[in-house]
Amino acid sequence: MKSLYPIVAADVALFTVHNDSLSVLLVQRSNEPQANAWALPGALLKPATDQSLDHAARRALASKTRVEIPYLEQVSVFSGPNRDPRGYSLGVLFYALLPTDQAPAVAGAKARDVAWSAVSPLKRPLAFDHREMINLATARLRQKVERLALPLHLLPEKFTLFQLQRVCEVVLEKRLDKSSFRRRLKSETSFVEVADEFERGSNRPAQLFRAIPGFRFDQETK
Amino acid sequence: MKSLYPIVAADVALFTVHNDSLSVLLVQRSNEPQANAWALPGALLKPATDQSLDHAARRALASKTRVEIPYLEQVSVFSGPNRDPRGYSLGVLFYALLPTDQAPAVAGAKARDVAWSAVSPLKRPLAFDHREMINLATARLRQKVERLALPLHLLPEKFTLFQLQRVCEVVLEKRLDKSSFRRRLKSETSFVEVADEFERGSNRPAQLFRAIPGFRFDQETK
DNA sequence: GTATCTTAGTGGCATTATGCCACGAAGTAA
DNA sequence: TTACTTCGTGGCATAATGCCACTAAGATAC
Repeated sequence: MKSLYPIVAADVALFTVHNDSLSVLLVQRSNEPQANAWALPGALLKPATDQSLDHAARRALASKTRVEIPYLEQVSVFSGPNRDPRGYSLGVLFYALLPTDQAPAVAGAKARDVAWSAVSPLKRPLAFDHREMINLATARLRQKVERLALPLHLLPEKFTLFQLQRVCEVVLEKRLDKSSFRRRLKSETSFVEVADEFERGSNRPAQLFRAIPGFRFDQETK
Repeated sequence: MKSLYPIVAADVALFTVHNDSLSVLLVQRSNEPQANAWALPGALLKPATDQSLDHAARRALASKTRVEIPYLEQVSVFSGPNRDPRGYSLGVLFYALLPTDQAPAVAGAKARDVAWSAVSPLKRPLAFDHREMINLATARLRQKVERLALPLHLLPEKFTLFQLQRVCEVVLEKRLDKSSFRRRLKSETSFVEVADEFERGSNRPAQLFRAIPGFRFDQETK
């Protein structure tokens, strides 16, 4: 006998850029259904304590990662009677972004049940409809990157323009022109600023930049 | 004592263009809570019969309109313990588009509890967080229109290029250049085609066009 | 130290897209 | 026929973009 009430869960596609490829965090399920299968981190909504679905999404991440809560945005809801064998279910999909330099801390050699997996091609088989979820989240991410500045959330606090460009290229899976890219950045006022520091170590030192504090990409601005 | 399970509803912002302004369909609530207040048409999810949330959204529209099911797309989920006095609730927001020529059939003089209301400015006070919902749905709609072709869903099967331009202008609330607009359309292959018919009645007859069959905007293409 | 290599950063130029405006085309109304 | 309205197209100035070359500044090899 199935419940009259749907199961409600928040599932999160946490992205980062890892070895020049866009990667998503997967966890290996320890409980039924689909024990041992890989899936997106998720959490059931607890009305008693979750202020909103965002909170459930952050809980899902907090239990698997120990890092600062990253950029988080809702993508879509998946629903239906057959997504989950436990009954009618709603899966609210979020995507989140983690700076590259924090990626190793999340899924290292220690935890066997958490792993970064490249998005294209996505090799691992996945539980439920999570493959579809990842595809949708990736598409949404690409859109945003195409249009703007969001990849700042995938970079450390200070970064070079080349790193920024690289991340854009990796996400969009196409090469960008250095000159054009920088022109666009310069015309976009209030977005990045110079950090009065240089990245040394390779050949010519590269100017470091940072996101202008207070700049928000959360809103669907346009 | 509130339920441990959240209430799940689908709410729909049905848009059309009416007297050269973007309008949304509102219904006057007949039941508590907020009886008599105006709100978006909505329906509680019925797991027993709704294949998915889309179905609930279509039900919500079907009960208020008698027209062909229009374009429908999910926008976002609103959640929290205080949105609805009945308890913790999820409101899954959709937006839908109705061709201009069908607008009068939906909300005419007959039904007193259904009305088209201009979006900006939105004068009527609204129940729950529905004003916020409408703002978000409008923003999303504008984005799509800005980027492309979606307004075809707001037009009759056959239409003139000027009608198409008008609808874009109304949605975006800014004037477009006739020449530039047509150039863009021409460069966008596989999108509209001539209909071998003319709109007569005013002065010079205008060429009628139609959407190329099979063209879908549903997907987040880019 | 000098030559060479690598990566950072800038500037020029051709191509393309866009905004702006005017003009011809094809009807209606007196 | 004349005036007027709307449709449709073309020209041009400006802005955005792709492409490529060149200089700047450090690392490395000898």
